[in-house]
Amino acid sequence: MRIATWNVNSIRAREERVVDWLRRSDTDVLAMQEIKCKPEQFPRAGFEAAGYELAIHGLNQWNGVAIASRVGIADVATEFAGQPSFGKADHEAVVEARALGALCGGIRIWSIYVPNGRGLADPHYAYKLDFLATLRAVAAESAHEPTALMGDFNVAPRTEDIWSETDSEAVTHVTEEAREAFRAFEDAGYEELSRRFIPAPNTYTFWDYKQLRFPKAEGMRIDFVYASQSLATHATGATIERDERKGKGASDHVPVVIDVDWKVG
DNA sequence: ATGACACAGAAACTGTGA
Repeated sequence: MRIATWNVNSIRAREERVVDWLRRSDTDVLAMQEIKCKPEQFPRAGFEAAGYELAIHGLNQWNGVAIASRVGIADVATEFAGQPSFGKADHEAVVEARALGALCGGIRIWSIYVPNGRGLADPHYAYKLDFLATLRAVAAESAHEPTALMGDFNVAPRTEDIWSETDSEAVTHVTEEAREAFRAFEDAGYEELSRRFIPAPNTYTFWDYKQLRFPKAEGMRIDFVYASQSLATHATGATIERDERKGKGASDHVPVVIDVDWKVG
């Protein structure tokens, strides 16, 4: 089975590129983040014509997650247990559309969009750390099942995962506590699979639209696939689909793909 | 070996992203 994650930065702006890539890449399950729309606004037709079923969770123009699967999609959950809420005022706090779980071909798939953090003194940063810690705790409880937590973690775990650790726009992605919150999924029984197969430096998954960051190779590696051990033992390979960042109309992120020797069940 | 911010919604700008 081939599973993948992609922060698409608006599915309405990216439908053609995403569906075209799905067809070319022979992907069975795609976890998407930042769809930036409500379910009724999601461009379903292209996906369905390509043979995919959809699960969609979006509340407004921000965030939003979805899963496209051609190996079945069941037991859909639109948040994880204890998922933190966020709002400028306490009475405005809502559980945002940042997590979507489903059972696809016998694997528990989670499409995850971790909060950015914005700045170290911003409440959004505490929200980010809380989100990661709570997700880790929930993940620990399902570590005995074949589970994949795939998405935009908004953490550059190592020095070589970011072009400049002093980039002011990525300060919340490189702190010790953000990196520890990311690493802690290992303690919960998970392995980040893209690293096993693609350990090299300069293997980014995101490049800002601004200032020629892509052609200058100034990016970040922030999109990952954490697999429980019962799934991780079946992994056979991974790719970062760098070519999808090229040309007009690209998302600022590219797909991360994992191959698993797994019988659809 | 690539290309000089993009997106959504409200309103001709603001919020958000990283």
